[in-house]
Amino acid sequence: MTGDPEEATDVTVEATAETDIRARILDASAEAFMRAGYAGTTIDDLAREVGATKGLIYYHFRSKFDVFLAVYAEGMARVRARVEPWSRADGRGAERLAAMARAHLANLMEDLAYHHAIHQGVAGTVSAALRPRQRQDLQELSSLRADYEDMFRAVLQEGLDDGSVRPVDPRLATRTLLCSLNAVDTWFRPQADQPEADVEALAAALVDLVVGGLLPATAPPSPVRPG
Amino acid sequence: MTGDPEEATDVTVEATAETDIRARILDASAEAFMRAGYAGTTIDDLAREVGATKGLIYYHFRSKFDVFLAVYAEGMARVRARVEPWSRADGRGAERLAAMARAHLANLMEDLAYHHAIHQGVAGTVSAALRPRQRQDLQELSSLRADYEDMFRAVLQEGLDDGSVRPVDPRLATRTLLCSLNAVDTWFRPQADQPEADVEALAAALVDLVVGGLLPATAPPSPVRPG
DNA sequence: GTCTATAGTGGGATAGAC
DNA sequence: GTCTATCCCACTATAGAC
Repeated sequence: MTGDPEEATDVTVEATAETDIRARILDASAEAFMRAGYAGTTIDDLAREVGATKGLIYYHFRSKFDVFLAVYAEGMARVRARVEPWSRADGRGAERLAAMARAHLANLMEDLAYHHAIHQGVAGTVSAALRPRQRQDLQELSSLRADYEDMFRAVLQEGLDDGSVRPVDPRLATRTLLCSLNAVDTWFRPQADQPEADVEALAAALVDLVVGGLLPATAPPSPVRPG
Repeated sequence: MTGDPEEATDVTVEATAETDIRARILDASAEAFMRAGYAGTTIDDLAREVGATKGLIYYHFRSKFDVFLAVYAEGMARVRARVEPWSRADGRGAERLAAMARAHLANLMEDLAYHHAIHQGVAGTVSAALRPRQRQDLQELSSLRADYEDMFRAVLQEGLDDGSVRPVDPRLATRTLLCSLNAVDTWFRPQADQPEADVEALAAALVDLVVGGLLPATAPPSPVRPG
């Protein structure tokens, strides 16, 4: 289970100038938010990163917070698109879970800035003083996030059912699994001279660690202790 | 291994009015930072939480950032004091690691607000525009944090040596372990009517999950269990 | 020690030129 | 569509009364 479980139908999306500039703003914003955090980033920072001025940002987005929401949504859409096919692949629960974790990590390392933004959003650091509409938008995104987690939990549950996952609490295990994967964005920073193989090895090791910890173990609890 | 590995010598600290008010400010600040984040919290918020005004805060601390640093330092000191004794207890590596994880979680749930603040500090969300001196202070605290992680890694390494931990990369495993534990502060909120036993059960389940995943597995993928 | 008043400024948001 | 100019508020930090 290493290739792609399904070919993406190559729909040629009409890349209008509008979608193009929006995309560039989102990329730049994600990058800026990662560097200085949401609160520590000014609209001027975003504009400078795009190579434009404030006015441009406000032409395309109503507020700084709306930019954040769009970054969040885009990041979630990307990771989901990459992971979801694996949840419907062949194989036992644990194997599919490992494949999903690999895909999640691959996307995380690729779209590191977007994940960092999502992380902040979930942490709630952002929600200082929000208008009702914005609060509701954030709520909707949170439910996207919850759906994403549900997808993992469902597969983990299948692993419990088919015996490929040792008996654990599915909610807690899923949460912990995702947190372990996501924590990578706090310490992983791509190095210019780092060979692709190293990054893949890191991802493989982490998947092995976290999913491997869920495999059934018959080892005795070993209360030997010569205390 | 459930009791306390060593009695704390009951040094009677002279609680001057000074240390008292400082402590109250720190508690209130940690609480406020958890609610709205560092950037989203104003000095007025802190003051209101203490039941005083801005002037008081600035009498005891040079700046808002200094308050944050003090919260960070206090939180680290508390969790370290609670966990460190277990690292020197009797038993094999895996058992001590589990005891440390339990102690860490117990403190986390107790001093939730402090942990939340530390979490933000590590994430770097705070370091928007710092003066050189403040940047250095934050650096020092980061090294406290690194030392704390080293303590866990050393015990995990002993577990590798004595065979109580399955072969994993110690750096990666330690990081992941701590991240899994710390992630609790993103979703755990104490409920007023929640019995103490529930919280303990939660902690036990999590420790079992994350440390259990590090135990040696001699099992074949064990496809037992009736579908 | 704690409070009130206020100085100073950074930055989100808008209006209007081009 | 993109930029310039500017408004204005919130918030840090300080000065000085009590």
